[in-house]
Amino acid sequence: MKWMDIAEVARRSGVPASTLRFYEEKGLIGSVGRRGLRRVFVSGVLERLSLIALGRAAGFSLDEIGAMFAPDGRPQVDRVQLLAKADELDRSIHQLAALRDGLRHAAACPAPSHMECPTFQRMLHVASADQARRRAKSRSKPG
Amino acid sequence: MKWMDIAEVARRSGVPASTLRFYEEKGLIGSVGRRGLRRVFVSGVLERLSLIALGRAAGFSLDEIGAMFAPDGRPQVDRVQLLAKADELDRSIHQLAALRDGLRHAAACPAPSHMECPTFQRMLHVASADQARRRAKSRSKPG
DNA sequence: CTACAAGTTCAAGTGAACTTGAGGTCAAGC
DNA sequence: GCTTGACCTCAAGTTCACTTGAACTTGTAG
Repeated sequence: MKWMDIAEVARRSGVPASTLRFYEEKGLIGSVGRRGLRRVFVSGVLERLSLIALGRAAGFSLDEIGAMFAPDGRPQVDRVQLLAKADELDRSIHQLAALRDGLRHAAACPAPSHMECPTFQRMLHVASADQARRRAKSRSKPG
Repeated sequence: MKWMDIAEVARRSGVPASTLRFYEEKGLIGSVGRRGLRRVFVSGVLERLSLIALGRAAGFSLDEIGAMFAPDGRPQVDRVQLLAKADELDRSIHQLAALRDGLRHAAACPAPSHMECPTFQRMLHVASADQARRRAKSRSKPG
């Protein structure tokens, strides 16, 4: 096992020390103890941080991420939930691909209005449908 | 042209009226005038909202989105910037695809530790690299 | 004409995700 | 043994993207 202080974790992960403390407080990462006052981390925390980064990039909240790998360490949600997240992600990916294509189209297309282009219209349709879905979800979830 | 009041825009777009006013204040959408005090929107605003939704889903801030389609209406940034955004998006898509695969893998794999799986490790690597890139960018940008 | 639902403004509040600042502790180097 | 600097805690501050509340106006129905 390799021991690291917070500065080394920060350096190797690219995550500021303040954020590391914040994540620890939230229970997202853990130190294996203290050396005096100072937190001692093991290399596993780097993977954990990568996982967190991944989840964040995917649009999950820290709480959601925390729920994914429960207190004992490894990914915890049941298969059904995991697959549901994957499907959700899949939809996001399609959208983002649509946006990417839309941007490339916008860059390439000399037409005065992108709104006339079927590709562009389709892209918009996908996005708003998804937005509606997300809003509906976030409203029903808290209750 | 079809005229809509704020409630209809809200209903058809799924975006709350409060958010529509907020977006208008930010200059992201515009009403074509007033009927008494009341804002009057045209159907084009729905497309605009879709575009905003799309940008948000892609992880752009409202300011960035605003910058994409300047005051005059249509997407405005120069081709280079547009293509840069598309490339950025492309990287996000790859990451998300990695996460999606990772989640599916986690759901399917009965191993006690996902960390041992090369697929999973690779996914993590991609995510943290991207995170580092994003952090570096957001620090250099404001200055 | 009155009531009222649906709109309006403007200021303040909210929640998420951090960051910053003040003041304190401790191991190491001079 | 004292200074230095990296670390600590805890509270408060910041940014983003909205939402909420209070007080006000207006078009329409009775």
